[in-house]
Amino acid sequence: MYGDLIPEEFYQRDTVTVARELLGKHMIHHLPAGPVGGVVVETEAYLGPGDPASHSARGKTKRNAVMFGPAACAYVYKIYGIHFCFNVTCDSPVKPAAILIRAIEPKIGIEIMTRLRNTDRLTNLCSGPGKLAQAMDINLDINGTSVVTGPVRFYYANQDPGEIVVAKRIGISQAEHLPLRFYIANNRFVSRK
DNA sequence: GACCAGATTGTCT
DNA sequence: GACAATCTGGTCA
Repeated sequence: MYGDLIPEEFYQRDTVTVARELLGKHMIHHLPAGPVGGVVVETEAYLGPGDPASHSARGKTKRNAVMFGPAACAYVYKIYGIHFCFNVTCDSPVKPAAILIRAIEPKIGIEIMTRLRNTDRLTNLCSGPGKLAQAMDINLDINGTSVVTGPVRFYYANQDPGEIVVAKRIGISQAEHLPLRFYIANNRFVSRK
């Protein structure tokens, strides 16, 4: 169903490049009950200093410490007290940058994910950062783990992701005009057009 | 120790 | 389209 594990070097490149190339790859969370995951169809890049929307823009703190660590690590945080957002660090140790995984196309362990999300509608399963985290059972335990050797990993796909669209980021109040959001054109699992 | 803001989602109108 | 839900970490005293 999916290809080889993506090596650490993949994440050590420019943030925008990694965010763009992550599209079409497989994201898998290896749960005790079985693997869950699917194809990445939407990402957003969060740069370091110079990008006011990024958590790392105002220096290192306990919460964003993962972003200042090595590349290829999971950065998870809770938002609005309700939802989790899953990011992958990259470009490190040069810059404290990360990529937000906003949506995936469900492929693997769909029964498990529908149970966690309490819905049967595939298009509503992982079409947003909070939904994706809930469907894949992602929480603060994942924070700081490697996406190469940890429970959540990324794999090469055997198929062409198709046309990629560049757009403005969603749900932020600063620097919202920057074209740092990427998604696969005409894919119904993308959170929003 | 108090106060505040937030990379969202589901529900109601 | 508007709004509430609900908690973690940052900031300031």
